Amino acid sequence: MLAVVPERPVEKAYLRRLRRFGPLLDEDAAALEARLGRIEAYPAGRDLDSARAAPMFLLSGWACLAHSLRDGRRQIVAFLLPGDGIGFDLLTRSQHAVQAVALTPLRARSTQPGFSPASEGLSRALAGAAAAQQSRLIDQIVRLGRQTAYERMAHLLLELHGRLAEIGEARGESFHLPIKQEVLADALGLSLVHVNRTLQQMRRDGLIDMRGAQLTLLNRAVLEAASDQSRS
Amino acid sequence: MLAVVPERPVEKAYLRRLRRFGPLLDEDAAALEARLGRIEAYPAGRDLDSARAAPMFLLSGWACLAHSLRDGRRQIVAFLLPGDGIGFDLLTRSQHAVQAVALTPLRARSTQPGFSPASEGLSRALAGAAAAQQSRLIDQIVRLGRQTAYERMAHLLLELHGRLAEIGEARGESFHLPIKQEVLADALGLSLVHVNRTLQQMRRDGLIDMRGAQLTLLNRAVLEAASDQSRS
DNA sequence: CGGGGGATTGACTACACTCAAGCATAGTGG
DNA sequence: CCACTATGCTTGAGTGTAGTCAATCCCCCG
Repeated sequence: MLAVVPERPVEKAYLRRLRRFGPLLDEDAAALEARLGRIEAYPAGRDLDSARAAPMFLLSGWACLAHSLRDGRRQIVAFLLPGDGIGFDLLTRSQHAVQAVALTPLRARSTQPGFSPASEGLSRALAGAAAAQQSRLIDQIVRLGRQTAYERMAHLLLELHGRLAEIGEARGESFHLPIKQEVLADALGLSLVHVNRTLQQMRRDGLIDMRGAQLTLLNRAVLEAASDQSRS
Repeated sequence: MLAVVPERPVEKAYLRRLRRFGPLLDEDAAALEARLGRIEAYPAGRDLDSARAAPMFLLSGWACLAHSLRDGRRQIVAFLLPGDGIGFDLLTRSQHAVQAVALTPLRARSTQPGFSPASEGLSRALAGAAAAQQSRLIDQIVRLGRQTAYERMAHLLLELHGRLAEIGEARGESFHLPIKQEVLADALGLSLVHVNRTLQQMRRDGLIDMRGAQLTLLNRAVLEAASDQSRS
């Protein structure tokens, strides 16, 4: 599970993300770096329970928070993308309610035991990230409660594109969507078959293009209109 | 909007609630009291935006956090019951995403300007309350995403009963449900008509009894089985 | 007694689910 | 190099849960 991969520039995504929520002095960043441990690799499907002991940052790959019902139905509560923290806030730490699972092979960097935010700036940034997470939870509730399959899909694709763009993982309107349609179904509260049909409809409508795992938003205006919820 | 109502014992519900999340010394409680302002009354339907300026505790009556779509569809994100705080945590503070609305006439007690948790104990208790709130958000996502109307209803009724019991507003398995079926519909992501039919089915199945706004859980075992999500 | 808000019912529709089969692509082993 | 698999995507057919529209009932209250 331990990998000795050198940290590439793109892997500072967590700094990039944190800076969106408040100024981080270079010394704050350095102090954070000093409190981070080694880089660990997880295979797709692996539980990230270890994040509960020591909070970690996702460096590459996708994960999710999911809740499973007894009969096997599964609901994905949130997606976790590179740069996101896991286990820093209440949501991602709450053991019982939800489990964190790797959706793709991923690498993460955990904090050293006994971590706590070193500086004012850092703790404000972490709080900001938690707030953003919360806001996405509300989006998720609205999607599931009051939107059609088509609207949910449009809304989620816009969210994912926006988040990936923030960390430099989008090229224009395109991004890599490394998850099965089954995962989209579990996130959107739909069946696999209906997700497939919804995506096809969006392609026919000229809203998106899919080549393999590469997804392109072809008509942002219409997507936003379809997703309804006024996104900032 | 200002009311000069004497504070009755039941209205210390917020202390009762906070104590569930961590020990509050008598002096902590006293310090909190000292930082609370006057009691305000709101009519049903009124926005609680004022809570955003100064956090407040709900003394009596029900409120909710709701998000409205452009075309009028509305999704209730969370219920706020007596004893709950509003505006203390990220969720209930986040202006844009969601608005807090009184569902019944209610009374609330706001903190004085510049409030911040005075003691270690109080701030731990407030954090605990925020965590509980988060956990309910996840429940809500699972309900909306992966449960049937019947299951959603069972699960929500159990949640409401549990929360009301905590603050002494349940009598055995009975509690007062002061909201229209339309509100239940907006919370459960269902239509008003379907909520009505679901409730009737539950009555026919002998799971609940409704006399006016008084609701009784007649068969907790079956309700819990139906709600599936293993509740603690 | 009339009005009004909320609850209830019926008839019809439709969005999304299930079951089941077929297709495409990438690996794997002979 | 080519069957053979496996996995994920696609499609069809039929079903069902939940939605919509519209009328009616019920009860409280003025």
